[in-house]
Amino acid sequence: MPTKETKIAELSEILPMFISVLLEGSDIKSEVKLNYSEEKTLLFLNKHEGNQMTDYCKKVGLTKGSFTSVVDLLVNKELVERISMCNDRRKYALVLTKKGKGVAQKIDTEYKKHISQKVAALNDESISELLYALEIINNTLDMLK
Amino acid sequence: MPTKETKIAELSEILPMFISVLLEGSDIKSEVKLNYSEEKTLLFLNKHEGNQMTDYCKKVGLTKGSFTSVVDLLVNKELVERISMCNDRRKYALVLTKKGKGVAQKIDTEYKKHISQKVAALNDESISELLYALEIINNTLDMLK
DNA sequence: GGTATTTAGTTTGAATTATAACATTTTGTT
DNA sequence: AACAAAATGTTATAATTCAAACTAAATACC
Repeated sequence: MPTKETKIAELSEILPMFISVLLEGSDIKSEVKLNYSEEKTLLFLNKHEGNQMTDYCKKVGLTKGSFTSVVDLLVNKELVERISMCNDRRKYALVLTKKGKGVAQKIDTEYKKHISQKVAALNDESISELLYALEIINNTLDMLK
Repeated sequence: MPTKETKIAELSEILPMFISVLLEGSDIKSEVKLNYSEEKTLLFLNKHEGNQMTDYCKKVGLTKGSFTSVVDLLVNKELVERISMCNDRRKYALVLTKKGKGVAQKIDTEYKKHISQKVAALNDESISELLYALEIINNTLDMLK
């Protein structure tokens, strides 16, 4: 008889597959070519800019070394700027350029449209349940970190 | 007023972070050094072996080209074997070697122990809710794919 | 039966990411 | 103040993954 914890372990193995099923077929085309990490970074920046690199790095799910490369790419494409932050000269805040804001908003719109289309395959009750499930996971995340 | 679909889109963005919080600090040490994809492949094989490569490939969440490399690594470490399958000479079934079974079971045990320790930070009610949420997502996945 | 189309898996080269060492700055301790 | 320890971000190198072209085999269609 498996414990709840064991069941959680087994079920959480399928989360990556759930993510890829949600995302598959998504073909967001913007004026500049972006990879998945660049898109995610812009999505998070679009929600709230001005945080330090480490924050976005965790959200995007990359190590800090890798995230430096992603930010370099975005800076070279003139979508993002590193600006110095508060009094701490080690820290950089990330902000969107004007061009970056436009691209970020477009990605945000397209991303939501894509997910909506995916989710449209479900009936109303399943959609409500899925939303509820994601809210629980979101709350759990806050408790765990 | 955002729709349910829009909220689902926003909340699903944090799933990768949830996964990395769940996994962080996990240091599964076995007799052979394995990367994350190799471990996941062994976990799935430990649950059910003998399927064709494409099946595991989807579960692990890699493109088929990348998955070929992962299987090569596991075969070189003598943990997995490709055996020909049914009458279709294009298909290969993956099975664990004796050594592979041992390693897979050890990883499975350690993985579940790790998740249990993580989840132990939550109270009983939150654990039940998390389990419920993951069951919903699992069911949703079946409906979506 | 023959030809096109699809499917399963591999290969190759490029893109992405991780790991570990590093420089710089801040914080803590005495 | 001085020195150790921790935090922020970068660099360099290696490992991992992707994308697209490819081989071989099965299926569909005429």
